Amino acid sequence: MALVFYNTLGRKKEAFTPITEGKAGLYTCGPTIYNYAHIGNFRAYMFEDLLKRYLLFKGYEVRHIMNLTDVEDKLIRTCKETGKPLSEITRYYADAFFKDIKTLDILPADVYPAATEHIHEVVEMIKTLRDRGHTYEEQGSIYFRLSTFDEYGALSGINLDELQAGASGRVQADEYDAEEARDFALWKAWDEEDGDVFWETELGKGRPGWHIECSAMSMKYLGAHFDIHCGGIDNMFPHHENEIAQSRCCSGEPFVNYWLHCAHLVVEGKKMSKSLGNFYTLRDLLEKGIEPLAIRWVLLATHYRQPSNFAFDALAAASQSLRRIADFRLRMQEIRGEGSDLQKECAACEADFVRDMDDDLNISGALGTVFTFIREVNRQADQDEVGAEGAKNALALLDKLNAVTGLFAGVREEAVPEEILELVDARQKARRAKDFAASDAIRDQLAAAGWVVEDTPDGPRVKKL
RNA sequence: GGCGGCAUAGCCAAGUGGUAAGGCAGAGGCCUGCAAAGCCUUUAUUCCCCGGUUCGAAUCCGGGUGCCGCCUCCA
Repeated sequence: MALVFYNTLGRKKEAFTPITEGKAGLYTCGPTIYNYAHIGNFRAYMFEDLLKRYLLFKGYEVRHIMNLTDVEDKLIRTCKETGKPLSEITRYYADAFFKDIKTLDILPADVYPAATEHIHEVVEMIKTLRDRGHTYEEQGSIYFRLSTFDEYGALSGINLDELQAGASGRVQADEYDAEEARDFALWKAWDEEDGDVFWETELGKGRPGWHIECSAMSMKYLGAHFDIHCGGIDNMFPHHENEIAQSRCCSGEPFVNYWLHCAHLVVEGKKMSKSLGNFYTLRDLLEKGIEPLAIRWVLLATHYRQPSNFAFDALAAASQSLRRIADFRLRMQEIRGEGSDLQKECAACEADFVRDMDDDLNISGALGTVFTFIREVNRQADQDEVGAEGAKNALALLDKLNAVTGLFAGVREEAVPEEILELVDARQKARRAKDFAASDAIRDQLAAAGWVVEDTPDGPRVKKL
């Protein structure tokens, strides 16, 4: 059984073979910290989290680098608009980003290099590219000359001759100083718009272009040649294509072996946009009372190359699914005595889970195997066939697979308040006295207080609603 | 204009040539004092539409339709 990834470079599934046995170098394009990240951004980070967790599950030693873009046009605009220094804005939104990924239980990267802390590396890289004849200078800015790199377009499949400059409408082609609109900036000369955002370097007064930071920082932390590079599909062109050009021309070595891109997310079937009112940051959703784990579920549960529909119905369904898993865990914790050890069922579930995940991280299939397992074990438990050992094994399996999904931990057991326990006792007394009107009234009272009582053969079980 | 992706039940979503996973919601049943939880049954003769290839197609090919993405700094 081999782990297989769909490599954008080549557009086909390939067995994952790391450069160094047992290790995986992973670079994921991080946020531009000029605003709160939105759920579309988090879909990408969630996919990368799943990838990383699965690599760890498979026993790889993962070195994960995620950059923080902390100098860039939008940031400079924000500085101007707010009158605040760049560092104040980026520090604020970097903090918000770290808080958000913690809320979503996304494992932190090993290093979060920021562009502004790697100006030296960027400058050195540009100098190398210049020495090797890949650049030209125009009005103080330095551009990469694409015509010096034959392989350009291999990742995205784009044919440069057919590109329509400025077709996206975002930028006027004639605003570019580059000789050809397709050439991109490595170093941008300072102009008045930049205010006090600049660095005095051997290349002159200015700031780095966007693409170069990823090349410079991935090289510093992972080496010139590493295993996996991820990002959203929109980064494929031009960002990743440009990274390849810079890195290959600078080092002369291969760059990245596996390129993985995740598809976009739509909200309620529509493109997320502020004008449609369906643009959500994580905190927007939390304010609506949606639990973080349900958000994690919805962001994770669709295969990463599939467009994902972020729907409120799906969030509700995810909450129910989480509750089902939590109830199952609770039930397993209560099982005592002799019975099946569930060895066979656990082994089958894990094998199926791994089979699906090995196939380019088929998380939907993998989740399905876990539910199939839960149903089977519940069925056996209904027959009183599961022993304490089996229950323990089932919980251990969920814990093991939870390392991959982060969805199976169950709810934290909350201490039940004294007054709730007293009500439960009173209800039991009423039930024993067959005073069901009274016991049902107490049950309603408990429900109003946010607690559910379930009668089991071993007595009442109280759960937070 | 160029390039790419997607379309599977009420909703979310697997499945890429062998006869439609799973979750949520709904219906019926078992259990229960009644519930809840759980289990069982049920819910797509069919996978956007029209052709074609094949013994066999949701899967491959051709043509439509719809949605989405990229085309110089958006995950």
